[in-house]
Amino acid sequence: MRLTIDLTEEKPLYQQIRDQIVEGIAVGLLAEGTPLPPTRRLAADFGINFHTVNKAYELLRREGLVRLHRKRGAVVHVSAPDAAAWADWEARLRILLAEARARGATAEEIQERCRRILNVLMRPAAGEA
Amino acid sequence: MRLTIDLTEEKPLYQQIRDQIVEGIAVGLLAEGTPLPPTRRLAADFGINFHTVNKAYELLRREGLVRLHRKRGAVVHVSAPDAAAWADWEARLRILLAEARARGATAEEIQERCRRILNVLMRPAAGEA
DNA sequence: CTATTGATCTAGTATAGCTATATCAAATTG
DNA sequence: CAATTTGATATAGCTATACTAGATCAATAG
Repeated sequence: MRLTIDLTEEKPLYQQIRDQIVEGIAVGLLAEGTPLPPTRRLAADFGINFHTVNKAYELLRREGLVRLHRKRGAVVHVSAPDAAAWADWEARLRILLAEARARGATAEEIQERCRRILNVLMRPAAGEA
Repeated sequence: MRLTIDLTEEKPLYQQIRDQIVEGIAVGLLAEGTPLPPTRRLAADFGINFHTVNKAYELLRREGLVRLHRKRGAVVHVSAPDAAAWADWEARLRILLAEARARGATAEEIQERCRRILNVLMRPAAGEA
């Protein structure tokens, strides 16, 4: 799977990396057990410090999406969200949806956009890894 | 409308203020034309610096949700999002939905949660201002 | 005119993000 | 066992962001 970073983005580099891996898992490009590149190699590819990649991996570990081993490296390992994780997620979703509502979008229009995005995320993405 | 801040939150204070006002507009507690408290007064109520409230208001102005006048103060004024704003919003939504998908939630389950939150946001909240 | 309110400027502190270097520890591999 | 790979951890320095503090300016409602 192809990973990229954008130094001009306001979004932190470790967050960009984390987000792309999350999307990769969501669409199935990164299946359970798939190894991620070693932090040093990915950092070298990006031309950034390996601590930054480390931070992204550590974040993914805390979120329950990867397992980290010495020598074996980082491996995709999904664990279902607990109640607290769901509550946190819904709080963030609530703010995002409120933003659209506040600016005049109808509930139907918002739901349609959610549906379209989920459709894309559900598309089987085999052979693109 | 009741506004609060939490100093122990990781979320920046100006962002907490902004998010609550966005939600207030979304649910209809803050209708078009409603004046927001003066920055100095709100800051005093919170026990924080008025520059922080100023930052929240300025953010809301940039987002097209309030108009700022001297002496008249900040007033709710909604403007519809343009294409760029929608694209930005969808990008953020995409990451959030991907997060849930990555951790095993089905598209139906995710849509149901979106629907439930929108339901709450649509509930007319008259008389609670 | 006066008082209120946002706009702007300077400045100081604390924290976050990123980099750089170095070392440690586990575990795979030969 | 020994060597190598890989994440884990520690220190330090730099820049940007978040927040505070105090002062001043400018529009404008009354």
